[in-house]
Amino acid sequence: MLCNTVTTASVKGKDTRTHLDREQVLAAAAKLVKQQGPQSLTMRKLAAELGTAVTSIYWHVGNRESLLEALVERTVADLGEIRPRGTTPEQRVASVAGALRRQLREHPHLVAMVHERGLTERMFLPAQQALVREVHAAGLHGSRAAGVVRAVQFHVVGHVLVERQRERAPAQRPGEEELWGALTAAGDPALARALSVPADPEKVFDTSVRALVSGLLRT
Amino acid sequence: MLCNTVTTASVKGKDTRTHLDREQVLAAAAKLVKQQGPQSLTMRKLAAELGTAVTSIYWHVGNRESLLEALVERTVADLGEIRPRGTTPEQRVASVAGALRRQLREHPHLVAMVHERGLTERMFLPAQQALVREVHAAGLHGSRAAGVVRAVQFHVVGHVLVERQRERAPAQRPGEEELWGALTAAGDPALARALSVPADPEKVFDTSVRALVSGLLRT
DNA sequence: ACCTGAACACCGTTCAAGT
DNA sequence: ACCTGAACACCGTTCAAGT
Repeated sequence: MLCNTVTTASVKGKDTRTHLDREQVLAAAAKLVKQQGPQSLTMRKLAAELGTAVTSIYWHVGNRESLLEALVERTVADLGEIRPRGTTPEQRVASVAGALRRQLREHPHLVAMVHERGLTERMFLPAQQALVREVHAAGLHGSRAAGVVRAVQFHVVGHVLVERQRERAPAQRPGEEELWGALTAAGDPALARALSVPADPEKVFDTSVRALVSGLLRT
Repeated sequence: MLCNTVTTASVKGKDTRTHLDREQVLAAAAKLVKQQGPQSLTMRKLAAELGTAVTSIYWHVGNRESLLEALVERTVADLGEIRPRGTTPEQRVASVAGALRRQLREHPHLVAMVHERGLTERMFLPAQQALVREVHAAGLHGSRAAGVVRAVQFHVVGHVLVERQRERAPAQRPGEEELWGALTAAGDPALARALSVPADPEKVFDTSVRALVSGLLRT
């Protein structure tokens, strides 16, 4: 399958016309995927970017799918640690949620790619372990603690997926303004005003995580 | 763009070789998309299914994108109402969340398709209105009420997205069992056991919605 | 008004042939 | 060991030509 020959050409030469390198292929692919998502990665575009024939790429990475797989595995391995902050258990659990969200947002397409390739559990293990420590500190154990860990994980991942969709989505029609005219607001103009402006994901995340965690940790 | 000529050929004839119909195209496309998702819909497969030339489809629906758009708009328009159940505000809000989840789960690819085409606000309006009523009944108003509505909506949509990913994902490697051996469990074997078995999305949804709503509605 | 096949510009992938 | 172009089976889409 994969020849893992790491040659000595560590300098990613453009001028120095050295041999094509598995490393170079991965780097160029990572650049394309990080910006535009995996479906924007075509072997032909990648070859053009690298200045080689399309088929050379196949020699180094096998095929498109194993290229993406290598990319995903490397990214997951390079994810930083998660350090809880704050004093109360609520604060510390919420800070783990926030850190996880930030991690995922740095790699907008990673969650889906990881899932499709079956690496989800490995990816979330560090966050889960951090959560377990804090939930233990809050006095919860056993299956109840497990339930809390999973609820937080689902919530964060779900929120990030929604956020990402919002960012990629075009302008909504009809916009929220038209939909939430005074008519639909049931005599609450302040609410109508609030709902007629696009949601601020940051705020939604804060309020929902705070509410979720306090609801979960209450005995 | 779109000729909305609804002919009299309402019988979806296979034996009766009547003219091809915009309606037939939409129906066949809906079938393919509902099962396998939009990326499985190719014009050539669709033509084969309908027994016509590929290019005939273009006459009726313009192109692939407007076909998908028509599909999405129809599905959104056909979504049922949302009726809250229960007595306490917490129960009623949670029941709206549950109903919304059920709606979305019936159309596994709808959320993403709706988003890509800018119909999100319209799609969620009924659920939002139901939520507003219940949140009002719980004594919350103005921007705080709006925050609650949005937190619930984000949470449900996010959960459904995560659920859908889990279903489509292959077997995870390494599995949860290996990861959550006694080693990583920090002296809590019951928790390790709970986390080493795949998550039950139904349960996660229940506990997280309950916690979220109670956290949100507390004054 | 509706259908058709040929043609074009894209894909991923294989393979025999080069050095 | 590494690179190459030709070829294959797929895409969506356009268009001139049919009835």
